Amino acid sequence: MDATRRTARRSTRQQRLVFEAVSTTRSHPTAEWVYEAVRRELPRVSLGTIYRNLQRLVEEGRLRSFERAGLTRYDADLELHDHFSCVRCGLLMDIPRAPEVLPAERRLRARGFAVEGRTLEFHGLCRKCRRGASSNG
Amino acid sequence: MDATRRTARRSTRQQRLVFEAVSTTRSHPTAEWVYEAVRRELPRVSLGTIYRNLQRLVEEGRLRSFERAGLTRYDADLELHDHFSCVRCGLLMDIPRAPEVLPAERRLRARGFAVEGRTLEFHGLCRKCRRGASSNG
DNA sequence: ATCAATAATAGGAATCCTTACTGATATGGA
DNA sequence: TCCATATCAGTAAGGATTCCTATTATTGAT
Repeated sequence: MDATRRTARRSTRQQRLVFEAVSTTRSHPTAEWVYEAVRRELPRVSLGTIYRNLQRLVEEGRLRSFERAGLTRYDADLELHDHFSCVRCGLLMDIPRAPEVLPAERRLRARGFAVEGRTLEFHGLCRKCRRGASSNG
Repeated sequence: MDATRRTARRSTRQQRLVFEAVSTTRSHPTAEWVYEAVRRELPRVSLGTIYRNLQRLVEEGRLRSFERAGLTRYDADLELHDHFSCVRCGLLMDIPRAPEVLPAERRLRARGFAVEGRTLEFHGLCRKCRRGASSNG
């Protein structure tokens, strides 16, 4: 349509929509969720394309992925952060990461391991569920 | 066969062998691994039985489970510990957990969350892979 | 704009892990 | 022994993800 763009390097509409879907939510979406989102713009998109592009975006470092309850979830927030998950309602919340070095990491380094990163997730009851917890058991 | 045991509470040979398989290794085994191990003693055991008993043992609190690379892994070490995983060779190592309270946990509590536990995993290069890393890229 | 080369796509089949189902078997108590 | 109940082996079914192939889109050069 627009022949003036000479430098466009192999970025398809599908790829752009996949990235946009993940990066405009904070819900740590699954592939299925992304599929539904992209489908609203591009009804003929296939699930395989969603998976392939999610994979590629992770490899390129533009997304991160992690597993949870048997599903792979994706996250466009590359700022380092930890998680809190509520065991009752399933809320999965980001926690900004302070620049502290954990004692366990110091110990690993002292033993000769090259620590490159970490994943840290707390679980328990969120504020809302905590209020209902004492009365409902 | 042996009517003298009156108090045996519904513990089958299969269940015992499943627990034994997990509790005598440090390898965080998968269901498949446990299946192979139990099969050496009980060749006719079925994979469904392995899954069912692993699930039950987790519910009873005798085992823990977690996901990794699309597989569920089991662990009989109920002592709290964190993990280190080597991104090169796949080593998954336990790290004993010191009784420190992490700053992030303190912050969560201060905000009204009831923190019940955590999972913490570091990743990087183990000692062995680190030595090979500089020369092999 | 047209052409050839290359890469990505849609659609669906295949795969892998896990769970669910079913008839058979073992266990514990009366 | 006889009954009630739970677990089992075997297998079918399920769900998430990957793989395959013909088709379509994109790129660079003419």
